[in-house]
Amino acid sequence: MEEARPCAECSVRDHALCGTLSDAELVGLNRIGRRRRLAAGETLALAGEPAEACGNVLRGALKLTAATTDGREQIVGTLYPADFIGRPYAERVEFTVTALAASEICVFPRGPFERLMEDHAALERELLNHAFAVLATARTQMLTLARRSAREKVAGFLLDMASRGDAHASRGTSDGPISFSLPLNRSQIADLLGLTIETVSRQLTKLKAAGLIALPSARGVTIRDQAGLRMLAG
Amino acid sequence: MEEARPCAECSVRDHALCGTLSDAELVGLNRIGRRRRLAAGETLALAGEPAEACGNVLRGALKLTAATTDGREQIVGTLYPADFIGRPYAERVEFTVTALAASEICVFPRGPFERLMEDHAALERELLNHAFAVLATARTQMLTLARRSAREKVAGFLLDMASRGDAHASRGTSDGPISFSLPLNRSQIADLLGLTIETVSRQLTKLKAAGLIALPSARGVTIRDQAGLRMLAG
DNA sequence: CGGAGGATTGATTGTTATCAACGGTGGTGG
DNA sequence: CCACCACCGTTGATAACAATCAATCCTCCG
Repeated sequence: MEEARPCAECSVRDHALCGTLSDAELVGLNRIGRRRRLAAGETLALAGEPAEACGNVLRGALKLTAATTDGREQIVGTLYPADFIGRPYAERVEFTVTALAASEICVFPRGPFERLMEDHAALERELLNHAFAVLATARTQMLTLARRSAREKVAGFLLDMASRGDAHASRGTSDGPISFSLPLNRSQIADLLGLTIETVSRQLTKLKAAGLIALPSARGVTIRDQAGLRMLAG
Repeated sequence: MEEARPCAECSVRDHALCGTLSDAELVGLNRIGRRRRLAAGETLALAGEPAEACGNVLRGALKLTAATTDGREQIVGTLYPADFIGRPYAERVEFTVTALAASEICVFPRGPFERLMEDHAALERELLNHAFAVLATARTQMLTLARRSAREKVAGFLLDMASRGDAHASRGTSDGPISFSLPLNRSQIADLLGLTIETVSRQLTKLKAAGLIALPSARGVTIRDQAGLRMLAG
């Protein structure tokens, strides 16, 4: 087990839940938190297992998935740096957590974290707020999954990815081209949008043919016409 | 404004968030809470408006909806007795709230409720837990919306409705027939399941033809073969 | 008894899934 | 260093499912 470095040096210190705690209060977190690295594809927790920990994402990207008994799968949430993992006071893991890319997380054993939360109302408040924000995201995605066409889904997905911080706008004026690398492969995009691999691929090809995007490599995307894409996304 | 009756008499006293509070603590809630009746179809709050209140459902059923700019609509959440309405600390209403049936709610002005929550950690803990539970429900519904067929959706919906308390199992053994009245019309079922009215109607007709259910009236449903329905729901 | 809104049924279209084949690319081992 | 292999992505043909368009039907009201 890798020794936790002080939270003061933490890359997500100012964005994660712990950001509300004072340096003094962080001592408690420091004591119980441990860092852990995950390789792409590695599963952190399986739905239904006893829930032993929660934590924060430091680096990388993870997915939460739900599946039908006959194997159809759906990504029901994504986790990026500063996002919270797990559910305090829950005895069981609700959704399988898997790393989409090489990731690093800060893990807290559930019991100690719960006790810490009880002593620090601000932490609990932040978590409440975080939970409501994630709920709103999930509900917005429900609209997309149920009511938007494949074209709208893919166009909207690309815009979402573009607006993520790690997508560096190349000389980013408000409507200049934006380049970034997708943290998901086609299969994962399909799982996220409720489509098949083939449909995702076809939609991307159409957007490319229409000159709205370029696809320099499998994972690379350049948005050439942000406004046009926004039109298609609805 | 109708005067609040003591929480002690409240119909959801033992199930709602306030159930964790002692009688003494309830005095504070009593002071700020007011009851309000809503007619079926009446809208309590519109998405985007300033959020002035939160509350609890006492009686009836409500929906949370999201819509695309061109008018396609999706129910992203339902609220039944004891469910919490709104989001503390949020400045704006996130999703439009509308009564599905005649309903009664207990309304708390947001500010006073937030202050009350700060003084009662147990209340905040309950809300946190409630928020996570609702989030899990939303995510499970995402799987349904994105990956299940119309038949699976409708069969699953009927089973869900049957397992709601107000659905009185007629002499309910574990697999005897169950009768209940839907709180939703066909259009609302379609909005909930991400289908059209016609598709919902056709699936119900098929289930009836297969002898799995009976449809004694527009809103009435009898499940004749629970196990069979569960097979179709997957 | 008449009307209106909701529900059902039918015909057709359209979108996306499925089945299938091929192409490219990156990694590994010879 | 090159060749081969495996995986991922693309493209094509076809089929299936649900949406759409359209016409009643039913039921609950007034």
